[in-house]
Amino acid sequence: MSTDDTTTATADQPEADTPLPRLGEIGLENFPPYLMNRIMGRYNASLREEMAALGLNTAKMRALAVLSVLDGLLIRELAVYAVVEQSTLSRSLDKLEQDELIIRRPDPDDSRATRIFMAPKGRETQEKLWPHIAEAYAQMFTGISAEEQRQFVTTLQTILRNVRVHQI
Amino acid sequence: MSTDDTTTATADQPEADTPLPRLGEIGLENFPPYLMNRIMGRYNASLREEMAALGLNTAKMRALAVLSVLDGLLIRELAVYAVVEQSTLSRSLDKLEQDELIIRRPDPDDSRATRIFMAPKGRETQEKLWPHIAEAYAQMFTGISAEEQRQFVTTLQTILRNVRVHQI
DNA sequence: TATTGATATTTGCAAATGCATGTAATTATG
DNA sequence: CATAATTACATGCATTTGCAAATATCAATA
Repeated sequence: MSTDDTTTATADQPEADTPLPRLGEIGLENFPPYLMNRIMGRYNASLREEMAALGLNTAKMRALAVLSVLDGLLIRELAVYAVVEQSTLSRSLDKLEQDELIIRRPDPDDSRATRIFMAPKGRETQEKLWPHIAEAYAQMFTGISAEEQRQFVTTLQTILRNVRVHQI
Repeated sequence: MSTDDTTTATADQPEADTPLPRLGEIGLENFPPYLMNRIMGRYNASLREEMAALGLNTAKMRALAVLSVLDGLLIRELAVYAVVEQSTLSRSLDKLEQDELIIRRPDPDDSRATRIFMAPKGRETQEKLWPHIAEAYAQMFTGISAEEQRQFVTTLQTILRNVRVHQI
């Protein structure tokens, strides 16, 4: 729910004088969620082959990418950062553990919890994949100035704060 | 592959004097693909309940949303716009057709092809869902000026052109 | 025009997913 | 301190997904 009902009509009670514009009026190409879905679809597709070559899928790749930055996270934290359902992540971690890419280690302070650590092979795998991720990223921003990129990231950060439900 | 190798190092041959920065150096919170994945994960999650109430999932919702703008698309075109695998879409359309939300109609000029049209119940369903989509969209941009939104959409459009492999 | 290759869509099947639930441990409350 | 509620993670099970292959049609070419 928006907390600022003075600027936008609510879903329950649209303003009578300014009816909710339809998607056709906005246009798909001007609708940010559509654009972001299309972009991320292509981004993920462009990495699929490289992931497959390393025995990874999107969930496993994201887990490794996050762990390369934040090692030793709880599984529930990793699920938030990697944007993967916890049950799905649990099974992805099974496979990553079998392949010795990560290590599950019981949390010393909470014996319900498990912390996930990158294993050497996981770090190697992430390092093999990273150039392809960086390439896909560079491809996205071809011809976009550093200043425009900075502003774009700033807006993304604001949006994430707006939609976030987890503290992390 | 980027076609502009003068501005970015390639994956195969990184420049010796400027090694590829790692994700940890960039920081997750400054990495646009990460931010976009997190944002779209939340956006989709926020709509899941409303979709379920209407018997929809993400694929079916996206198909209806696109059709509300572009009726009569070929299935392969709809798959691109909706960012859904064609085989997945084919089965989603089976269900939407069973529920009489859409109509499959053979293309008059190409008897391999099928065009998808919104049925009255599909339009109703889309109209019931749209306020929730608009609400999720408004939530995203709370506190972001119209000018910043415009610039953001412009950048998204450029990125989509950069990553797009389909002509549509 | 017969044949080869491309295109549009569907479908078989194995793997992945997500919801609901189970187990174990922690925290909160009377 | 006993008990209820919550939290962390794993798992059962039905559904969904995606790759590859099948089917049907169209387009190009010898």
